Amino acid sequence: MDEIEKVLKTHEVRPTAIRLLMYKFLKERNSAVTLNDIESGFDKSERTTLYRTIKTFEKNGLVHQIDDGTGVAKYALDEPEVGIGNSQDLHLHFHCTNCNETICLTDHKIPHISLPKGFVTQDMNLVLKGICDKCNES
Amino acid sequence: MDEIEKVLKTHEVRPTAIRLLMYKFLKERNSAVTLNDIESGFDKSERTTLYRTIKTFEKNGLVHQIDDGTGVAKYALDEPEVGIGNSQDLHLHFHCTNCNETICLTDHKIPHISLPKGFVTQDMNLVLKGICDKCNES
DNA sequence: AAGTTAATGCACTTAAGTTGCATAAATTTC
DNA sequence: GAAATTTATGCAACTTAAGTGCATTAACTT
Repeated sequence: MDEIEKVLKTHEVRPTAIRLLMYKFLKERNSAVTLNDIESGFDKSERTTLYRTIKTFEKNGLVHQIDDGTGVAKYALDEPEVGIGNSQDLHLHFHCTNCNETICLTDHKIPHISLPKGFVTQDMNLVLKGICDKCNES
Repeated sequence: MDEIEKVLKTHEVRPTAIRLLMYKFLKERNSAVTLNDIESGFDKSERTTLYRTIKTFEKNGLVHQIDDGTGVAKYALDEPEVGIGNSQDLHLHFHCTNCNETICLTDHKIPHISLPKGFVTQDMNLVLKGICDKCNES
């Protein structure tokens, strides 16, 4: 059985043709993609289907949504989980204002923040904005 | 001359009736507001005008836009500036997933993050999500 | 007060996200 | 393996927020 097929099944996502293709598509990218990016990558298939597919991926822990401040949702593959939990969400993202790409900095965790009494944190989103390495060298 | 009128003039915003009202409206709130919130707060005046007004405020350094991940832009008054610079942007925000309010934690600055070579940071956005103090006590 | 510049109101457009429903495909049950 | 059931897909349509063009009105300048 295909490697990707296994990954999907592990996450209880039935491996249909489109899902396999989308997973491969996401895997080939090293930056986060919008629904439009995905749509452009597939001649076939329909916006709604792609939308629901990515949402299924998200719900089942295959991708995470990134909100980089551009106003458009982006998605990137989760790292293969070591354990259970949402440590996935706690890495930070870098958004390049030049090329508009957003990447996961998976080994940069968000530092702990102590809040005033009464506040309970469940999730965090940290986006750094600036110029990425590629845009700086060219 | 009115206090608010002075503030607007200092930021080169002509103090029209609507602008004075909107500034007062923002000042009375201690959480960030959406354009819809503003619209509901004013019987009169038109969506577009309110939109352009808040954008003018933003451009002239009276408010800052907050992207809390709900997909709707929110705005909050800037703190009175101590000096020049964008230290304004570097505080963090707390979004309560229960009451949907977003507040500025102005005295909580975003800690410094060291990035890989080639990356230059110009701006940051950190949003913590969870339950706020009000929702926790009730 | 006349002229100029900026703000406002109205209509319309765009873009992303989202839902309903019929059809098609895949899985389960017999 | 065929029928029944569940799930996925495709199409159309809707919702919401954001944004633009342009004529009118208000504010400021001289």
